Amino acid sequence: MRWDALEEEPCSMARTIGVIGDRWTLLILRECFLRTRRFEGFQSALGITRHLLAERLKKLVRQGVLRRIPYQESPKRHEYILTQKGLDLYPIMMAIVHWGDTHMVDVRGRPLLHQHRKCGKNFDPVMVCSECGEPLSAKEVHTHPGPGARSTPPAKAAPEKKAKPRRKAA
Amino acid sequence: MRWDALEEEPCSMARTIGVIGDRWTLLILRECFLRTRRFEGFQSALGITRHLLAERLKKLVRQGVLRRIPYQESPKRHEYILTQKGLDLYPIMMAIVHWGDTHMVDVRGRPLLHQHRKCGKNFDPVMVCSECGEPLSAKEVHTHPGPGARSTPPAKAAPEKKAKPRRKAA
DNA sequence: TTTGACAGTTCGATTTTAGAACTGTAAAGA
DNA sequence: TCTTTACAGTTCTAAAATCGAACTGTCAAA
Repeated sequence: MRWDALEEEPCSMARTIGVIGDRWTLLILRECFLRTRRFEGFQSALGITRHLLAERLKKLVRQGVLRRIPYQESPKRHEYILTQKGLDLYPIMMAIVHWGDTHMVDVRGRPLLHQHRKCGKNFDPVMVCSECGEPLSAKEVHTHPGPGARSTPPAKAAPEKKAKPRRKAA
Repeated sequence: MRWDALEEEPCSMARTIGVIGDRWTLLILRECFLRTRRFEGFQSALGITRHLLAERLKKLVRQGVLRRIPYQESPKRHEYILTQKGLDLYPIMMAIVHWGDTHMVDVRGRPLLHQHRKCGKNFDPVMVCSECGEPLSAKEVHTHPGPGARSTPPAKAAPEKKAKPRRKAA
């Protein structure tokens, strides 16, 4: 599987991974949400090599996640700003942060707190069902092929024969 | 920045990225949530090289995201099952899928639909504030250092001087 | 005895990434 | 005027990760 093939896959997860599914890209996006906009800003915040940074920024622009906007003529300089498509990545970012807050913090506690302007409180993000508003967990969700599924049904669920123990079981 | 250093960073996002922030790992986890459990299952579903698959599975087990459970003696065979820590990745997966559903589908529509068992409807995941229940967006959230922040305040927000246009502006 | 399923491991070739230096424009300071 | 600094990249070589394919080993079934 070549990586540009990811975006052709009939799977929204694979396609998204094709856009943001590498470590530097995710960290660059973190910086974007923390209001970093310029090449040097990203570079010094992340310690990424300039070569890779240039490449990743280009890709994010090509993909419509960032927009490259001039903020100065001669010498031409540009800022990288999140588009709406980019801003829509926020739930992914928050979900990642929240998992880290839950499972990866040390004794000192959370590095960053999030305050909701509307209600004024520090909060955790909760994922709920758009239809009934109840919190979601994997076990309560059933997936089935949609209109964009490929003929061979559920994308690529494993064939996995139903544990017919042809050998002496454990 | 070496990759094992990511998990030491005072940033829940960086730490999480250190665990799941590469393409194959994310795809392996997708398969886990689609109920794939065995080496061959992952390999044939993803087309990942066996070498990398073995390595990634080992890492996920080491990190407590998967548990390696014997399902047969002689020859010893194991299945890879999501732990609670792994199941807790569900909101991340759903957020990724949802972004793809919103921004990466072709004319044919979504490859996969999600049905909530509780209410019976196909749904989208919505991220809300744990305190007031309102949907969240980046602009409504203010971040500030928590107890686990490092001394030099907000992790690594860019120094970025306030657009003092020392040159003729655009 | 041979074949096939399964879960890996090994190894050479190819791709990516890291690290550092270099390019070019222009303002600011000596 | 000359030098330094800021900024946004590009170029180059070495090191690391990944690919692709073959190989290992156990056991059941044909």
